[in-house]
This record gives sequence, C-alpha cells and structure tokens, in this order.
Amino acid sequence: MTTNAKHAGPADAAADPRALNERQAAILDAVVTEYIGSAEPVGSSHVASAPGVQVSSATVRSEMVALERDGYLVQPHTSAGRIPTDKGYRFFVDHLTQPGVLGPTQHKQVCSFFDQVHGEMEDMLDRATGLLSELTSYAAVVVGPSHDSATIRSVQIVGLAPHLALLVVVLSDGAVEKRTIELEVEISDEVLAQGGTLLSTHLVGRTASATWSVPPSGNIDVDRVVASAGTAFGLIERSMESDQVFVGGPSRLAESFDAVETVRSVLGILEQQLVVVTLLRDVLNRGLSVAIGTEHGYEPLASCAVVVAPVSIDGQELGAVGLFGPTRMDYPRALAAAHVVGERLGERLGETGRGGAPAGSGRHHGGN
Amino acid sequence: MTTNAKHAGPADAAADPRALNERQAAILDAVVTEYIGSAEPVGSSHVASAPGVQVSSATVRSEMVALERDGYLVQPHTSAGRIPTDKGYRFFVDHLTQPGVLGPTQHKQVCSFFDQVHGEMEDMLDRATGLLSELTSYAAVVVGPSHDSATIRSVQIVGLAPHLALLVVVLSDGAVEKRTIELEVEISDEVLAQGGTLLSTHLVGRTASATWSVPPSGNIDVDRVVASAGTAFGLIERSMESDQVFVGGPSRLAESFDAVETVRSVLGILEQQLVVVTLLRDVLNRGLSVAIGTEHGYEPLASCAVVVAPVSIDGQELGAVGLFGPTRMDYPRALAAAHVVGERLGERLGETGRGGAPAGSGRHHGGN
DNA sequence: CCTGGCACTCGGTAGACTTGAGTGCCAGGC
DNA sequence: GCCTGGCACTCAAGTCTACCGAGTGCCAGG
Repeated sequence: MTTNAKHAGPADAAADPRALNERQAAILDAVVTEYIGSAEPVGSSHVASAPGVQVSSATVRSEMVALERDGYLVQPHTSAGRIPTDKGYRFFVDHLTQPGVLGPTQHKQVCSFFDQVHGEMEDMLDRATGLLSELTSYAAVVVGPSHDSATIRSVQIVGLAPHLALLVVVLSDGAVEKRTIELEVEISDEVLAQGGTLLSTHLVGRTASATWSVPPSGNIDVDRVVASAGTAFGLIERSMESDQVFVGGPSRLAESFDAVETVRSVLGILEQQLVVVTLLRDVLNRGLSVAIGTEHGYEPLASCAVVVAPVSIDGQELGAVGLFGPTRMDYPRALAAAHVVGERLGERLGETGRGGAPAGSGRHHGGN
Repeated sequence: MTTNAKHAGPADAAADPRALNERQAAILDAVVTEYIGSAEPVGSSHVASAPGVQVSSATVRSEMVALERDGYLVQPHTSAGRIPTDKGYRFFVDHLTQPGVLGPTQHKQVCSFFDQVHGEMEDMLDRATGLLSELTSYAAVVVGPSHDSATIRSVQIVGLAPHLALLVVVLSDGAVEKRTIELEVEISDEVLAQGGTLLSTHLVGRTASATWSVPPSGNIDVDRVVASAGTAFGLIERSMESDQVFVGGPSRLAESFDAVETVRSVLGILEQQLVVVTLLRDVLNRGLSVAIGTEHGYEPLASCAVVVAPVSIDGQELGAVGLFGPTRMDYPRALAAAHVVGERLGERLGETGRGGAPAGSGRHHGGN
C-alpha cells in the first residue's frame, strides 16, 4: 500500500500538482471521517492510528502540511489538530465516499413508510420530509413536481353564497386548484354550472397555462360568470407556476448547529420557498448531489452542506429532495437517504398514474 | 400616591395576604418592563429611578424582598438584581398591561396586508402568520377554522388515467378536498360523471361528516365507482377533522432565545400540528389570552410564553392566532398584534361568505 | 523517504485577585 | 410608623498568572 502510493504519487502529481496521492487521500479521508464524528480538530496521531493509514504520525504531519498548503485542511490555531475545509469535504465527497447504503433499520423505515403512506401527493411529499429528517437527523425539504405539463381535466363552478362562487380546476396530475369568484349579481346554480360546462369544453385537455379564449355563449349571465372566472383562472395559473415546497424537521437544524445565529439564518432560508427551489434546482443542474459551504452562493448557508437528489418520474427530473446539515455532515448516510427516498418517491409518483398507464393512452398523467 | 398606597395596601392585604399594594405593583411593573427590554436582572436603583416609583432604592429593596417572598421575583444569585417569575409576568399581564395598541407603522402594515391579500383562505391564513411574526418578531401560528359545520356543495369524480379517478368535494366554506380513487376496471368518463352526479344528489347539502348512504343505482359500473368513492370519502372526512395549522417565522425563535436547546424544543413543538391546536384551544377555553411558562403544561415550552387570540366569525370562535416568544416577551405589543390580526382575519373570513351569507349585502372583499 | 525524538506553541483550565453592581440591615429623621 | 441614607457584605465577571498537554515543525539517523 505504502509502496504503491510511492509509485502512484509522483505520477499523479505530475499530471496535476494539486492532485492528492493515495496516502494524502487516505489521510484526508481519516481526518474528515474522524471530524464528522467528533467535531473536534484531528491530530496527526489520531490519523496515524486510523485503519488505512500505515505511517507514523510524523509522516502524517508532513503530509498534513501539504494538505493544508493545498487548501484541503486548516488549523484553527497552531498546536491544534486539523479540520477539513470545504474543499476537503468536496474531495471527500467526490473521491472517498462510496455509494453508501442505508442501514437495515433505516431501510426498514423507508419501506414501512412507503407501505403505509397513501393519500394525495402533497400529503406524501410532506410526510416524506419527516421521513428524511428522521433518517438523517437533518432538516429535509422536498420540492414537488411542477404542473407545467399537466393538462386540464375538469373545470367546474360551484356556488357558495349568493354572490360568491368557486372555480375548481382539476389537472391531469391530480392537482386541484380553486379560486373564489365574486359575482356582481346573484346567479343561479344552473347558470354557474352552465358556465362551468362552457369553460370545460374550451379548456379541458389543454395545458394549464392555456390562453384564455372562451367565446361568448349567447346567455348574458353565463358570459358574466365566465368573465369573472377568467380573472380567477389567471390567478390559478400563476399560483401553479410556483412549485410546492415542503420542509420537514426544522428543529433538527438546532441539533446540527450550536450557534444560534447559524440556526436562525438557515431557518430564514428555509422560509423562503423560492430560494429553496432555486437552490436545489441549481445544484441538480450543475450535476451535483452535494453543495458544500458557499458552493451554492448563498451566504447564510456558508456553514451548511446541502445534499440533493432528484425525484425522477419516467426519467424526467421533476422534483427534488434535499437535506440541510452542517458541512461536517454524515455525507454517506445523507446521500444514501436522499437518493433512496428521491428514487422511491419518483417511482411512487410514476405508479400512481402520472406515467403509470403505459398500456392505455399515455396521455393523462395522473399525479395522485 | 405613596400615601394612597398606604391606605389601599393594608385593605388589600387584609382581603388577600398575597395581593400586591399599589407600590409593589408599580415596582413589579418597573422590573418587568425593564427586564423585557434589557434581559438583565434589574437592580433596586434602576427601579427607584423609574417613573411611577417615587421612593428610594432602599424602600424598593425592602418591597422586593416581599415580592420575592411571594414569588413574583427571583434573584439569579445573591448580589444580583431581580428578574420576574412566571407569576410575576402573570400579574403584569393581568393587572398592569393596558389594552395596548399597535404603533402607527404596524397599524399601516396590518391595513396594507388586508388590503393587498386576496385569494383563498388557506393562502390568507398562511400569509397572516408572516404578518404576525413580522409585527412582533416572534414565531406565529394561525389555526384555521375547522370544517365541522360546512356542508357539501358539490361532489365530482374526474378521471385521471384509465384506472384512476379523483373524488373532488367542494364545501360550503370554500374548501376543496380531493382523494384519488383506484379503479379495478377501466371506466369511462361518462360513468364517472354519473357516479359523481349520484353522489351529489345524496350528499350535497349535508354536513361534511355525513354518513355515507348511497343506494345502488342499477348500473353496475356506476355502483362500482360509488363504492370506491366511499372509501375515499371516508379519508376526506378524516382529513377534514384535523384543523389546518400554519406556522410563520420560525426563524424568529432563534432570535428570541439564545439557548439553542430551547430553540430546538420549541421548534419541535411547532412541528406537531396537533399539539399546537390543542394548546391554543386549551388556552382560549380557559379564557386566557396568554400562557406563561408552564401554565399550559407543555414541558418543552417552559421558557416560552404563548399569546393567543381567537378568530371569531360571526361571534363564534372558529380559529385562533398565536405567538410564541420568550417569557420576557413584549406582552403589550404581542397582545395587540394578535388581537388585531385575529379580529381582522375573522372579519374577512366572515365577509367572504363563510359565515352564513346573510343575503344581499355588499361583500366586496372576496377571495380572488 | 520514513521515523523517532525534541523543542516549541498555544488554547484551555485552574486559582488568586480585583471590581462593582447590588443586596440586607440598621439607625436616624420626618 | 414608615421612609431614607449609610454601611458592610456578597458574589458574578473580568483580569492575570501559571501550568498542562495535545499537537506541531523540524531534524538527524536509519
């Protein structure tokens, strides 16, 4: 091993002066692993006694100097051990973390969750955040698939009160959107129903962001209703553009960080749904599954690592799951959990209609 | 003033040996007010120089001894100032806090919020938590009115995919509930619609927790659909029993408390919707608007004060708003904010048809 | 090129001392 | 009789010193 490193080292170094030889990698691995567990600077003797590092502490020290020079480790102060930098974590994640599997207990947790969860997609996604945060003890987020490609399956107008009605739109992915409509004059249920029918004939089958084009019906009351519904419909459209974000286990943040200020700022981020969505999508788009420290560009999350996994339905990345933890998070476990849950969520969403009717007309993707 | 106290004091004391005379009350007031602002133990000289207390620090000291004996104040250590106990806060809230009004800026904030907020109830309630937490800089919760008394306005079954349909139930309060139905055989849209119509005729007008009694239709397919819908309907019922809870500004918790452990446990409570609802209702039922420390019986909230205000629609307390802050919270402001927002929410919800639509009348603030 | 040895650094802890805010108590005065 | 100023006392927090030990960097020898 040591001798192998001897040979591999220079070659690598020649290719890229910054690349780590085998021994350095092993040392970095040991430091990160140890630090993740203990949260305390790791000294050379600890590393020397780690399995996988078969050299003396003195040798470790000299390698650590190199690792520090290259930015993988830092010393909080002279005469202290080393802690990994973001770059160190990055290397660890990219080169030292094998796929990682869930423990049997956790696997069982996941299975029983998916056995037991029924009901609507929103409900499932929301509860999935709970599962994820329990599996990992980090705060979890789930971003639901957007309704972009869903088509309108039904439009209905229901009277609530003399001057008040509700526009209810059902989409092919199982989402239901509603909006109240105010009516200047009292309108009978029949007329409302007629209006609904009229809308249906023009809107069903079209994508949710269909342009609103409903010709006059001839009946002035119906037209009046349809006109009011038009405004409501616009609002529905707009609200459907924003993805649904579910946050779970925010209290875990208070376990992850001991600085209350950090907890505050991360919570602050999680409150902003748009930011969360953007962040997750951005990370995924860059082909990453982890964003460490400031890699994602959000200052308040500088001491945070974000693990992301896609929720793919029929091969399309339509949603995402994310975990927010300290940079010294347990990456193997977090990655495994996010990956598994993301995958199974995708399967489940696919099954329940969204793409789950390959035999029949694949047209209507129900999202349940 | 001082001489008045002389006379009033003994009389009160005779009635209840624990009652505070005017001077003691003034001192307690000063201590609480000062401590709320500074978060540091308040010394006798500070109190003596407070307006409303016109005695020397020595006198204040001797009164403080009494207040401490009676459990209104404590000393963190011998040579420190006093801080209020929960009992002290309780007295402050009950006797020393005048109704309290919002500052002009905050009043404007509330007004502009209610001017600007449109859309569905859920949306409004959710955003109201943001308003409240911004007004007070505490974490806010809003519990929406339950659907107990709502009647069913419409039942519809919409096909999503060959073996998948959606049961959509619209309630008189504007809520829409849905549940997927899995079908063993492929069923045409027409049959689904027929099933929906059948359900409508039997369920519309009844309360949401109606017993499920739909007679056979004669058409085997329709009956099959109706049977499946029955299960889904049961789930809808159950999910409607649980009140909707919205939480806003959890990151404010991290501002309110400096012990990360406290933040964690309070966040943990806020994650449990049922607990939140129970807590708020419980406090309201006891006729209180504030629960201080352990008054509500939840250990993890021992260092918390909860300010509650009802959301009354047509005189009925159907919802609640709550604020979670440290026991040394700014009670006057929190009470005022919760009260105002709760009241205006109630008004708005009443307007929008929910509260029995008393025919005619201009209700212009519809959702939408 | 690795290793053991050695001198050095420096954060953290413990004890001694100081400071000052704040108390309790008491004797004197209105 | 109650309030007040004065006084001795207490104790948390800050400062200073000394010390310990984990950990380092460097070097000479294998």
